Amino acid sequence: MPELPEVETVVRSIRPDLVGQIIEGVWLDWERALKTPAPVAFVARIRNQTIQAVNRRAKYIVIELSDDYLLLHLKMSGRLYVVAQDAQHESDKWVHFRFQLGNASELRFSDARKFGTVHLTSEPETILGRLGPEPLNADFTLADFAERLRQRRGAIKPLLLNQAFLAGIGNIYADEALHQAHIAPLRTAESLSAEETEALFGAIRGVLEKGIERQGASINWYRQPDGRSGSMQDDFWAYGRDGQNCRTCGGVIQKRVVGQRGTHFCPSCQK
DNA sequence: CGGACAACCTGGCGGC
DNA sequence: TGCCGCCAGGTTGTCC
Repeated sequence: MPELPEVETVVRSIRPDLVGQIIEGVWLDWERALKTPAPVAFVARIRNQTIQAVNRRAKYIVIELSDDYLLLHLKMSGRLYVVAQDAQHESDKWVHFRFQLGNASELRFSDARKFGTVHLTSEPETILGRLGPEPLNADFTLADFAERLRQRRGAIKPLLLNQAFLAGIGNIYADEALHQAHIAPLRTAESLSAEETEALFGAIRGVLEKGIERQGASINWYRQPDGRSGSMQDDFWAYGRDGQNCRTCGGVIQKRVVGQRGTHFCPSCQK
């Protein structure tokens, strides 16, 4: 589900409800999502810590506490939102974590497929340290991108999905960026010309920024914390459009498996 | 390093 | 309607 724009949307939405709040208690019913520490220690340790900041790194939601960092990953179907503690619980049967806050509200982590993860650690870099650069950061330049590409071989699409190469891109935005840059998903990294590299760099930023503007893409599970859908799905040019006419050249969008992922592209204008 | 595949889970959808 | 197989926005570990 959530890629960089969706996670960024979630973070921006819940931040004002969380910063400054004290975590008074935690309820959970899916221990396997908790990667560290063990449940008993987790509950004891997080209790009474104050939320200092809420940020995003790649697809992780990074909640800075008084003494630790709470890292949440939504994976395919995770949702995160803040509601009153007495708000209807039955309307969402996939809530697996509830963080009770000092003002009678609570942060809920809902996850139908149970792929999501939770870490509580004083050393977030042990988890975040292997991630590649943030594509939207101003200090990540075209030269940086070109240099990183130069060190790689293999198909470009799986490379864009590799979080150690670039952080935050997922299947939708990889397909959209490659389409906008007119690059076929099976092209190898080393085959990209300087012009293509620049086009891809700009396309990655363009689609991610558009995704944030549109508050994410709601296809299946993703919703904004307030329950509304994002609208990026109304601006897809490649993803999910197999069989339809290409909005760029009028050709027919194809779908194939590349790197074990469904991949949508236009054979006539992505070369 | 790169590619292929299995695992982790559940729900939604198309087909029969 | 009911059942079945397939697909899904992600990541990680294993094997070649």
